[in-house]
Amino acid sequence: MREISAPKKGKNSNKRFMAARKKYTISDIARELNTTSSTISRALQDSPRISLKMRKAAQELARLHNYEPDFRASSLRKGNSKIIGILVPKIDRHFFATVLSGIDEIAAPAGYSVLICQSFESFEKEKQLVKNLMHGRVDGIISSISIQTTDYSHFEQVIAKGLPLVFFDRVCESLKASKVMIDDYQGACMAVEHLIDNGCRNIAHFSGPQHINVYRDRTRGYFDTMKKHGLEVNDQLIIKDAITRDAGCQAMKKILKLKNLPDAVFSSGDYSALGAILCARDAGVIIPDEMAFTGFANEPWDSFIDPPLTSIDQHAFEIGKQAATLLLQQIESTDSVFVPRTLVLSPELVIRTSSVRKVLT
Amino acid sequence: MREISAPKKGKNSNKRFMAARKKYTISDIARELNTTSSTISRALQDSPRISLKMRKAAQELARLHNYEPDFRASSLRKGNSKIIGILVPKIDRHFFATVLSGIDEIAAPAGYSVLICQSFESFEKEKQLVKNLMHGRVDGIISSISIQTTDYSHFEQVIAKGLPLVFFDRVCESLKASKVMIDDYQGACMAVEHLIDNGCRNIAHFSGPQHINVYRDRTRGYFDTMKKHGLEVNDQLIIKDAITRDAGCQAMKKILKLKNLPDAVFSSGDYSALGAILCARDAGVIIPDEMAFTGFANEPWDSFIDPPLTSIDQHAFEIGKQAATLLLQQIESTDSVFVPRTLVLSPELVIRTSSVRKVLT
DNA sequence: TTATTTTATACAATCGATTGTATAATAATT
DNA sequence: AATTATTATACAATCGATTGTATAAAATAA
Repeated sequence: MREISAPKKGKNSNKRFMAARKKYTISDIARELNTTSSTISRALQDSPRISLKMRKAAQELARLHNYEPDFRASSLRKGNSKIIGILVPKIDRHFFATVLSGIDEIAAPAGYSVLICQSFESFEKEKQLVKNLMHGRVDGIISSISIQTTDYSHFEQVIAKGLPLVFFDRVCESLKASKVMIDDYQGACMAVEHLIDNGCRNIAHFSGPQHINVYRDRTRGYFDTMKKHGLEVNDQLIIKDAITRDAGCQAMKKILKLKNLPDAVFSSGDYSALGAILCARDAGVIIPDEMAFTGFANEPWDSFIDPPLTSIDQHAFEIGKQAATLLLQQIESTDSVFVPRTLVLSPELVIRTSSVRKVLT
Repeated sequence: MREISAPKKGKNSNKRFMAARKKYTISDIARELNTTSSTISRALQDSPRISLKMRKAAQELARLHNYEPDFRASSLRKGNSKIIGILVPKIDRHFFATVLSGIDEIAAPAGYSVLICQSFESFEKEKQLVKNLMHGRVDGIISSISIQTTDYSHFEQVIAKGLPLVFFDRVCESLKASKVMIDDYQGACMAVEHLIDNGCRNIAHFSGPQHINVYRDRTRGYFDTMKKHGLEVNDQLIIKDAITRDAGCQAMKKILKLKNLPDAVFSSGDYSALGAILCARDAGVIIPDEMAFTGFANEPWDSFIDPPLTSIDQHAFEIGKQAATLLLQQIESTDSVFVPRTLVLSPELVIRTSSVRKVLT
């Protein structure tokens, strides 16, 4: 790393004088117009209680000085912040980033900004962040819980304080909060069904931590679909906690040592599917004919890896939009009671080469 | 999409009573202890001006009631918000998401939260968001400008207000603000140099809008390196505004119609490189032997596409850390003058199959 | 015991905008 | 002209925490 020293055009030309500048406030406008701040406040809101002349004058002056009301002051008085807090495990995962875009799509036009916090999958950090979001900082919270989280008391406090809360994807099922998710069970069924349609019978399954609803549901979908088709499940082919690329690779290595190789892998994540594919390919396995693969998440790179990976799309953008909509409804509702809602979106099977076989019937 | 109706356990069991609950404030504690809010405020800050007995009592009561100071009130009084505003084109791009993680890495432990805004590459939206961030909402801004932005008056206002501002990646060179970027020129030189090392002589170049510093610098690096090696540049092989996958594909289609095909493509983005690769591969071009490719950005999928794509890593995480560090320094500085700094990180060439040829010398 | 210092707390102003109520100045009504 | 209604603005309280100054009480010194 290097530092560019700014070119010296003249004396102090690159220095900037810091804001000794005092804030220009509503009372400054009032002073200039020989009136009081209350009048100006109303004038700027175009209140009919103020004469047209005064309104024009105040607005003109405000424009001239580039005046905007101070957020802290007005939100203290009005009791809201026009900020939504978002708490997710990690922002650089495509799924979460996309959900966020969906949230923004609804929140921004409604005049809400978005405060984003990352738990980095840490329970402690999540707890601390929730606490931090609580006291007047945000008008509501949208969250997907960290993978470590099994105790939900911090979220219970949010609810107890009456702060609107919406969960998405990784939700806490026992809490009385709105939730938006996709039907992970159905997604898993679709994937496995598809593999079976393509002639696979001995299907391996990679999943994630079973205390997280999404992984549990996907695994359940796998078992149920296998059962439905009368297919036997080989315990050695069920690998839990394989959701990273590396874990997928390790899992495949283990599997390749078995005498009875599976003819397909249904993975609860695209990264582990990828790891497994690369590992299998290296070992000379022909994909999809000897072994078919389906992932879960429909990562953007699924379509251009070799072979392109069949996956389940989670409609992340839509999840974000729905979550934001529910939250804003709750924030802006004047009802004294609130009935939490649970929305379940249908996932979509995106079929690509990794799973399409010439069926040998 | 469907909605799950909550199971009815009993009367109103799924309803939640909204916060009629009044806020528990510092004065409530004061009342309970027969003292005033100023005493409690000091007690909670462990001020030596308050007796130990009172401090203990106040802290105990605060803990009991789960009291935390109201953010709006304390930030109004203290004149800060402990929030950093981030303004980026789009959060679901891996580069930006990673920079953000880097920022968070520095900001969070320093007690700052992060307010994220997306301009969606729109100048109007960017202007509006900057305005929105200005009046007491944040203590400083970190931004990468939108692709449409050529007028910087909104940022000038930020500087004029004395609000700390740091640019990264896509910076505005003329403004007196700190900047953090990678050496795009050097990155381009490295990529082209590498292609030449691999025997390429007739190198095409895809780039982006030339009013953006990063694309301009990459293109300059390309031209200079070609010149340095005495290689001729064919105007038909220079495609500006090709930074999406689709544009890359279109550009490649055009190129494939030429009589004199290039033996390499240096693209200023990985997505356009990908589009070009897929298109070329479809047309039967052998990569890298007939045509080598290098991209720019080192997207996470670079390593697992076919063939793996050589690219330039931008050290996004480090950029974020540096930008946050500069910003926090500026926020917390008590100096009356501020000298903007410009940090330039070295990019890194990540060599993969797409560009490594058996050199035919 | 009185004067002086120390200690602990109360009082009051402040941050900047908002909003209910009061009042002065007009205008309309009888 | 006197009374009422209307209009425009001023006054003051408020949101909740922070912080400088004043004051009462206790402790020390004279």
